[in-house]
Amino acid sequence: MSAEERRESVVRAALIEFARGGYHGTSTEAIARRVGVSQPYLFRLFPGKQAIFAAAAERCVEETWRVFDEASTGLSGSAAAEAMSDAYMGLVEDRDQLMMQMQLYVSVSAARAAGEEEIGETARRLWESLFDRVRIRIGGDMEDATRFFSYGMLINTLVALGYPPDHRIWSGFEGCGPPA
Amino acid sequence: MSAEERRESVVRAALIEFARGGYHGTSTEAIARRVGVSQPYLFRLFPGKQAIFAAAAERCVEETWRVFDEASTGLSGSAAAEAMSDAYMGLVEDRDQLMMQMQLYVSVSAARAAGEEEIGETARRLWESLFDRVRIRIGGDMEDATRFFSYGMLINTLVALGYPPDHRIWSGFEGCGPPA
DNA sequence: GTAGCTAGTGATTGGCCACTAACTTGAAGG
DNA sequence: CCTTCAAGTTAGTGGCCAATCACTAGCTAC
Repeated sequence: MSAEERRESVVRAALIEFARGGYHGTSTEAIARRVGVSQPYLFRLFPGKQAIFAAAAERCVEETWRVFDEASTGLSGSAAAEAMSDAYMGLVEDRDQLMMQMQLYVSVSAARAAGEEEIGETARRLWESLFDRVRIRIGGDMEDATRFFSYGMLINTLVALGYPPDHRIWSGFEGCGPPA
Repeated sequence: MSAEERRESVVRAALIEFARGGYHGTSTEAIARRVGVSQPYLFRLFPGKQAIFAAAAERCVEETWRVFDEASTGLSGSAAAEAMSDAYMGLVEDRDQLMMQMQLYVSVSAARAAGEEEIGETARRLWESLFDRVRIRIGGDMEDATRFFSYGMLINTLVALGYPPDHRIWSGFEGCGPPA
């Protein structure tokens, strides 16, 4: 397998492992095991653990946009918003995708506490690019986009907390696309 | 200083450190240093690191409710919602409070991945108790409460990402109590 | 066939970290 | 004065983990 293909599989494995364990809670050993490769080899494919995390984070955001884009091609305004809402609810089944988002957000604050502002800039760039693409798609209004993302963040939280889809806590979403 | 008073100061210090570094990114050494006490002594006050984290998480949620309660005593319905919204926006200045919430959410998923379901149950109990108290205060409607919390979770996210209060990304909140 | 390159491994290391054990200090009480 | 107990410390241990180093197997080109 070529190095480039290996890197690709590392990113996929890292997304899952980081999503579940967080940055500090995930060992490079665990990622390597999931890829099916020795742990030192990761450091030949990437300069360090942080670079693997960054690649997984970027992949995660790209993937989220891909889901939105696919669900709403040809649509716009509130129809696009509704389609993307439904698509996001579908992601609830794929916990890893949503949890990786959360891990990205909290890792920014950890990095800032450690004096590294760089990860924060990357994360904000990723966030704004996703935010603006969604905003344009649903009509360009800032308040609409804010409402859209706010429901998304609550969904992330409830998934993180491990609520099953039929729990009463989800019942308040009725007005904006219920879970599944 | 009595053991009980020490425990109290440990909880306060732990809330700050865990908020910034996350569970695995925070050493007991760092907490002890902030308290001004030797690291092994923490283990005489608490059975282990997890117990310290749990205490800090519980404190964080209690404190959040205290802020809501104080801001909305005597009010109800949308007036209470508005007052609590404004109060929550005030917490943006106090990043640690909001970040500790986020750390609690993601640590549930990390614990679940490690096979420990207990933290998750604690976290859901804390979440529901806060959710329901707020819901009652603003009139009891499930959809209203969901909307309220969804905006809160987006605020948490933007704070985690490190956006300053005057950034354009906040401008979509105009309709529901702007930042500061 | 051999020189060189690419994919990959095994062994190791230095540092950190949660947690333990044993000791010290100081104040209250009889 | 001596005991007791609670608060707190110093020293140490075992385990994990990111990163490095030296090495090997197989392929291609000349």
